Amino acid sequence: MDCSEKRTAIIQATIELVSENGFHGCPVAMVADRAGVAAGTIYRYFESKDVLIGATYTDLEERLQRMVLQGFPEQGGARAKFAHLARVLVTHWIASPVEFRFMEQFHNSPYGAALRKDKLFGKEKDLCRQIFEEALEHHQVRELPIPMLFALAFGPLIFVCRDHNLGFFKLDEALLEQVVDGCWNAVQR
Amino acid sequence: MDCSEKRTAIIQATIELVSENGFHGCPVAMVADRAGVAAGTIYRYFESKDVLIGATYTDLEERLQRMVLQGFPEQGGARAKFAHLARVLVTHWIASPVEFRFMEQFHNSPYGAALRKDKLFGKEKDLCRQIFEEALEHHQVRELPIPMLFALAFGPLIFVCRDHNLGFFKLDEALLEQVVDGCWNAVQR
DNA sequence: TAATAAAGAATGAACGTTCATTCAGTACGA
DNA sequence: TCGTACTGAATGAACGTTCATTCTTTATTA
Repeated sequence: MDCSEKRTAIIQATIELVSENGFHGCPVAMVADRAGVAAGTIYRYFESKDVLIGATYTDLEERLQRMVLQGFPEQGGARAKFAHLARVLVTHWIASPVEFRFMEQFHNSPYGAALRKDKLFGKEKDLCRQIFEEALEHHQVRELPIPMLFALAFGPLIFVCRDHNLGFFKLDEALLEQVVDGCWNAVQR
Repeated sequence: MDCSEKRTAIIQATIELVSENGFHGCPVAMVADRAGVAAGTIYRYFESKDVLIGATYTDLEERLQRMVLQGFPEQGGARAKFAHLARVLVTHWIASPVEFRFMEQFHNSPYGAALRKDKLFGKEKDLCRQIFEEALEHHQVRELPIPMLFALAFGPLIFVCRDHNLGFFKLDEALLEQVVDGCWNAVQR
């Protein structure tokens, strides 16, 4: 087995266990077990459990980034860009409830706030932020602080994914379009 | 010291510690310390740590319930009811970031899902649910599953409170009205 | 090519720590 | 003196992490 195969297995096990039982319900020993390696082996790939968790998140985020950029409407308006982003996110999170739950847990942990702050105010221009800055310039959305536009536009998406994954309703194409539409109505000028 | 005074102190300490450090960062010993009682005493009031956490949540929810009912526009339309609810919730969560963080942590734990399911589908008619059922009847909102209306209308509120409490922006009267307005636009027919 | 040595990866038992919970003992009012 | 409320040290289970050892692969020599 290749080196990176083991790394991948460990990360996958982490995603699954965290999503099933939360951070507290995924002891290193259990991760090792599910990944098919010994406990000690994990420390050959990751300095500590914290580092493992962080690396797992980064892995997922990069995958998402790549998916979003595929077919991204560079030439379209802010609304088209938001709709694309929303569709990709929701579709993926519904296809991979396990990844969704991991990311949710992560965002709701001490790591989460720091990361969000960076996304909102950091130097590197985040894709989501660009969309709303463009929309603000063209007076397409209410004049509100960027984080507030985020809340109005993305807040519901997270909830919708969660409730779908919990089986509270079944999200289909039509419903998704309604949600995206509703989200945009919330920020629209 | 009265019996219930001790109980109150324990619950208050739990709220503070969970909100500061999350569930994992509030050992019983620390709760006891902050509440000014011995560790063992906690077990005279609560069967286990889990029960303590649950009771703390119930306490907070009851307080909220009471605040919401005060000045509730029984006679008003769905929109007025939603606006009242939203204002009370946001105002309170901004005044008590500690309580807000506790509830957030709670909802994002194993307890959370069960509780939400009960609110959405349980026998006892939840206040939020009533509002949307009324609005659906009068064709004031899009024809979507109730949980989806929840997501669109309440999702952003949570995010706004969180970001305000993190200092990402300062929510004032005017901004709050904009948010409430935006949320309603999202569900509006 | 076969035999041997060296390097690197992987193992899992063991360690020290932390935590929820218990319980023998204390304080105090009736 | 009995009963109740409280205390905090003791307990044992669970956890993250370490490390002496074993296994696997690669390099070297004859």
